[in-house]
Amino acid sequence: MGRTRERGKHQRILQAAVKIFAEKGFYKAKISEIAREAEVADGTIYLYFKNKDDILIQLFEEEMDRMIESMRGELSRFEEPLEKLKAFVRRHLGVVEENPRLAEVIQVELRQSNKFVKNYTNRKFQEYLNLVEEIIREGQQRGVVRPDIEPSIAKRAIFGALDEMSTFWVLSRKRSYPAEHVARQISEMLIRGVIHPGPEAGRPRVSSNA
Amino acid sequence: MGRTRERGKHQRILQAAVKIFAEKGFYKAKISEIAREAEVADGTIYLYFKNKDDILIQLFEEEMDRMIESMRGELSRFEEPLEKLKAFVRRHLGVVEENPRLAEVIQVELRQSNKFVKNYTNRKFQEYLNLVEEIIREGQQRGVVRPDIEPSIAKRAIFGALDEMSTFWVLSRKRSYPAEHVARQISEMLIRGVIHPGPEAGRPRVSSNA
Amino acid sequence: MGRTRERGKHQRILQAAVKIFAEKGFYKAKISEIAREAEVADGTIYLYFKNKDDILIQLFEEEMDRMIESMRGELSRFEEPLEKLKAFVRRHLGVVEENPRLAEVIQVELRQSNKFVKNYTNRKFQEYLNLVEEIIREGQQRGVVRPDIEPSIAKRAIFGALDEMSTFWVLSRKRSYPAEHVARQISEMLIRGVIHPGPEAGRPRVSSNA
Amino acid sequence: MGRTRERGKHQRILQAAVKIFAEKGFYKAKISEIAREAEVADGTIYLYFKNKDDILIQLFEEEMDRMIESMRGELSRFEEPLEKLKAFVRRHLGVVEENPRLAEVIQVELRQSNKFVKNYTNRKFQEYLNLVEEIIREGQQRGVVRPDIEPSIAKRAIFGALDEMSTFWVLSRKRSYPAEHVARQISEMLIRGVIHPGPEAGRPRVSSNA
DNA sequence: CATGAATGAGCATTCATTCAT
DNA sequence: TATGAATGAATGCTCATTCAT
Repeated sequence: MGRTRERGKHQRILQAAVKIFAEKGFYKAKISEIAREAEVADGTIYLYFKNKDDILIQLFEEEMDRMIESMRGELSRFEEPLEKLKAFVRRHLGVVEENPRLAEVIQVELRQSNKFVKNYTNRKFQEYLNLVEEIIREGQQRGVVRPDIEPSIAKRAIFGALDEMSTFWVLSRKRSYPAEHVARQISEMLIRGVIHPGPEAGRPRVSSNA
Repeated sequence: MGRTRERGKHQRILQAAVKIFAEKGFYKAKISEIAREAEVADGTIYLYFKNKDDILIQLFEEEMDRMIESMRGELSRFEEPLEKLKAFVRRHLGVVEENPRLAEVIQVELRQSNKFVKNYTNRKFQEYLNLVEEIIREGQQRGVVRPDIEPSIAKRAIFGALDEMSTFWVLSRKRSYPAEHVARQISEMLIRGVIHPGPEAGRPRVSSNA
Repeated sequence: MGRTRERGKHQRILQAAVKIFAEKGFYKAKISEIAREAEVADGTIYLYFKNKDDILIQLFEEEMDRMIESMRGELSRFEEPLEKLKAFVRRHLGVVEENPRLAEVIQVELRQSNKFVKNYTNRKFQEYLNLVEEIIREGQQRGVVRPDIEPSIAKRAIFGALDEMSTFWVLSRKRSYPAEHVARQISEMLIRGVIHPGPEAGRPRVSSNA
Repeated sequence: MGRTRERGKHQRILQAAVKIFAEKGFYKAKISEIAREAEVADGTIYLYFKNKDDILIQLFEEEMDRMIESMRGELSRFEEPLEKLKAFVRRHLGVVEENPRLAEVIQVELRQSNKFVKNYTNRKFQEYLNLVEEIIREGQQRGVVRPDIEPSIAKRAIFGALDEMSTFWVLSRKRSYPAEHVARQISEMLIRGVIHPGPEAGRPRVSSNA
């Protein structure tokens, strides 16, 4: 009855929650359903989670941690800020494509977090957003991003564009275009919107595969 | 007990619903609270709305109709597609700024619509989005928008950028930047991302106040 | 659906509660059982009572009010403090005999009130007890009750003697002796314990039917 | 892991139970709390007690045994029935004063025993009460207690008087009067209520310190 | 049309008890 | 003996909806 079993149960419950939340939405999801899906007793859930809200919170925090870490790894592969931005877009949409249910829960359900969990300030989400902000700032320092762009506005605009696309995918459950194509389109738009029209003629320097 | 009075009740209930939904969220909002706010009896609500879901639906549809109409009027003032795009951004953010509670309900609560109202396909929202799609297409026809941009992707990216900004405003309840400033920033980014780098030198033709 | 009906439901619920509480005890009594007994829906109970505790409280307060009023009426029929004391004993035991279930709830369940209803100080019960205290004081003023008796101790001793007898009846459900006989016995004991052995020879003046 | 240790656990659990039952009441007391207080595992409790009810029963029986034995010892020190009665009163109130939590559990919680433990007839309590009955009978045989007093009624009246006083102490947690003073007052009242007003002048022979 | 008292299905959470270790 | 993780039955209370007036 040791640590290993606990971890296993904790994870099984979270996975079950993702599935049920994605199917029914947070409010219509029943604890007993999650329990059944996780193959544990109802009461067992309360050994690992304070209450129903807590399941959603923990779910979000764990997944965001994973996402942030994975994204950091990806971004570190690139030197150029604009390449980083492309990578961010590609990766974000890639994750959504591979894990649509998780994406759904995070997008749709967590919008409600401010409502049902008073005082839950969404640090993980901020952290994720700030990855974009940093890219923009770095781009400005290097002179490849227009200096008149407000990074804190840009990060939201960029994230919003990606997220809306994801929402569409997730809710419509039809992928009109492959993720890669969408990623390229959005990268182009966003990068063009952001690049610095320097005195040199060379722009658009956005690499041809972007 | 004539037409006006009846209409009045319908409206009063919708207004009350906006307030309560914005405060508590759809699921935590109680019909009795809405009734009290609207100064009608609980049962009266069911003379005007099929059920609780229907309040949200009607609310959304009426407001979107209003929004679409008003947006159409605004857009008709401009000839140039890129000016229209700027106008769209300006107006959208302006409405959110003026009517944050309504914006909150529409953004946050309606994301759940697919969940709780099976088979509710969001035509009004599509219609609104298509205003952007039309602008993009028109821009492509006139050669001011890059032809390789997928209008159905662009409309979502553009709307997403705006909506994320609104969500931030609405949930954080602090307006770090005035709407106008944000509108200008986002317009710039989006338009630059979309304009056609034609052979003529004239670009960026984005007018200086954009 | 007017006032009358409401009163009726309120009363029906209280009567049902007396029955169920007496049968099962407060904690084992289920709201749904009380509702069934009262022939109302579960939810209806919450239109009249804040929660389960509140049923017990209201039950107690209403019955004590009735008891206090009825006892006041009875006591006013007598002039002599010792006669009043006898009347108190007779009436108390009489009520218990006539209404054993109610007596059971009040005795057994209300002992727990201090536990489960924080800050519920039992004013009604105090008021009832004070009827005895007043009799004792009056007796002392008139010189028929020994002056060295502490009225606030005597009231508890007297009430305790009666209450233990009631508890016995109530819990054993067998009436080894008729109430009247017990009342006479207890009256005698209590009154003899309390009367003033004045210089006049005439005592015990306890009337022969006591 | 010998006998002593085992006994120790049994005792530790009972002591913990007294504490928790007194604080929360039987129904609100949790096994896990008792276990924590006793510094044993939850499951361990079930090695010593059949179930939660059984803890209360065993608690009651052990304590009543102790009380009865101790009371027998005390009573044997006196020859005179009326002195025995005074001793009973004194000792009973003394125990309550010294061990209020235990008194609370026994008084308040055990009233419910008939409810929650079907078929639990309270032999120990009967035995304790019968100590009083014997005193009364003996007094009647010796001619110091009025012969028209029903011993089985008197025992309850006397116990009731003591118990109500205890309940008051225990629930109010304030000791308006010291136990000794109360004991003297109650002894006087009860004894006067019970003594035989024989033809010989010498009574009330209640000794002056009573 | 309007009311609001009444309904009763629905559900998160608790906690006594078990049992594999 | 001792443990404590796991169980799952049990229930107070809420609130959308109805319908007699």
